[in-house]
Amino acid sequence: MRPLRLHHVHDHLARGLWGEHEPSLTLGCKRLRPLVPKLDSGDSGAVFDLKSFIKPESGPRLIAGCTNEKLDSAQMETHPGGTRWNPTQEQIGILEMLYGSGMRTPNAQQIEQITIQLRKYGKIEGKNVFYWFQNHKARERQKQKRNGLGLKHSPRTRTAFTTITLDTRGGEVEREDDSHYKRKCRSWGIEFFEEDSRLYGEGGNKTLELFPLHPEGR
Amino acid sequence: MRPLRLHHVHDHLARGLWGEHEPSLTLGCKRLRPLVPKLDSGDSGAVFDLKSFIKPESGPRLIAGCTNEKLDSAQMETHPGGTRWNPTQEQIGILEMLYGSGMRTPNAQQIEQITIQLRKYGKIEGKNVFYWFQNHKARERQKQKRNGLGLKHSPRTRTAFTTITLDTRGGEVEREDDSHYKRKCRSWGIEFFEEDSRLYGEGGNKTLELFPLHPEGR
DNA sequence: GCAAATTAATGATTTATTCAAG
DNA sequence: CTTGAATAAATCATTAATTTGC
Repeated sequence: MRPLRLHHVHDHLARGLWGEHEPSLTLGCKRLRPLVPKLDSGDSGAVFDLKSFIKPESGPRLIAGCTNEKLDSAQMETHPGGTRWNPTQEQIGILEMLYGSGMRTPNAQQIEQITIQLRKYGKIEGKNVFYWFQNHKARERQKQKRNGLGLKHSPRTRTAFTTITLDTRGGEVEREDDSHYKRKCRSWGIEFFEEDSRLYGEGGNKTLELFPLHPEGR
Repeated sequence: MRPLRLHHVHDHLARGLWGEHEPSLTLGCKRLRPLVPKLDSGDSGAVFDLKSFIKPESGPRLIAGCTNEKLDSAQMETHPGGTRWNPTQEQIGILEMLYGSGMRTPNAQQIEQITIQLRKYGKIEGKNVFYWFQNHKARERQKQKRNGLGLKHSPRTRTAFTTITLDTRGGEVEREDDSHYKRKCRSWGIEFFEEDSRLYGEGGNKTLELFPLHPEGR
C-alpha cells in the first residue's frame, strides 16, 4: 500500500532542527536551505520535492538549568512575545460570566468578538479564549466529578424550575451522561499559519482559511 | 489559596440567545483587591459591555429539532462543492511519503508549505493537512496495536540493539511505551478567525495572530 | 522582610475517542 | 468500512501564590 519507496532514514535528524534560529548546533543537518524556497517550484512539472519541506522547527529546548539571567526588567511590559497569556481579572471575570451564562464552545466568530472585547483589558489572542474555554470546561467537569458524585441533580428542595436549561445544555452542570451528547458540529475556525506565509505568495487567499462553519447543525 | 474569582450567577440566562435581547449588564469586577500588582491589567478604563457581544453569529443554531430551513446558501461561497476534503492520489502519496520519512506533527510553517504544495493537485486547506497527520498517526498506532501485540520488538534472539530509539521517536514504529515521550513543545500556529474580522478594526494586527512559536528554549 | 524553594493553578499541546460523510 | 472532522481527556510546562530559611 504505502509507496514507501524512498526509505529516508534521516528520521531523527529530520526533526530536531528545523530551526530558523540558525541553531548554532546544526547537528549534521547541512545547510538548512534558504528557508523561503517554495516560491519557485512553480506549477510546472510539480515534482514534489521532499527536501523542500525539511525545514527547521524551533531550536533545541534546553529544558532545565537555564540560568535565567535578566528574565524580567525591561520586558515585562507587554509579553515580549514568548510567554503565555496571563489573564487580567477583568478578562477572567468576563470569561467566567460568559461561561456562567452557558457558553462552552464558542465558534470562530464568537471567539473573535470575545477576543476583541477582552483586548481592552490586556493583551490577548483568539487562541487564548479558545483554550480558556477548553480548559475551564474540562476542569469544571473534573472538579465536579470529584466533588459531585452525590449532588448530581439537586435531590430535592427546589427542583421546581430546575430545567432552565431549555436546549442550551449549558445550564451549569455538565451531566455525566451528557458526555456523548449530540455533537453540535459547530465549528470554530482554526487556522494554520506561519510567520510570513504572505511571502510565499498564494493568490488572493489572504493566507488564512476558515473552517467550513458547518452549514447546519443536524 | 487563589483569590477565587467572583462567581457570577446569571447562569441560565443564555447562550441560546446571543442575538436577542441585550441584557446590558456590565460587570464591574474591578475591585477584587489587586493582591499583587498585576502590573498590566491594561488601561482598565473600558467598561465591559455585554451588548457588544450579542451578535447573530450567523443566525441561531437551532440545535436540536431545529427544522433548519435554508441557513446556508448565502454564505457557502467558500466551498461550493463539497463538505469535506477529498484527497487526491497524489496528495495522499505525498503525505504518506512525508509520514514515511518521519514527519508526525508538522508545525504551522510546515503545514503551510505542505498545503501549498498539495494544492497543486487539488483543493486543500491547512487544516486538512493537520488532520491528516493527526488521524494517520493515531490510526497507524492503533493498527499496530491490533496487529502487533506479539511482534512488538522481534521477541526472538538478541535484542542487543533494541534501543535504537535515541530520541527520535519518528522512526516509523511508535512503540507503546513511547506514549509519554519527552514533549518537544513545538508549536504550530493556530488562529481563530471569522469572516470579516478586518472590519472590526484592530490596528495593524493583520487580523491574525500567531502562536508564540516559542522563541527559543531557555 | 526578602528571595530561593515548593506548591497550586492553569495556559498550551498532544493523544484518544467519537461522530458521521462517502 | 474507511477516514475526514471535531471534541474530550491526558499531559506537559510556566507562572503565581505560598512557604521556608535566613
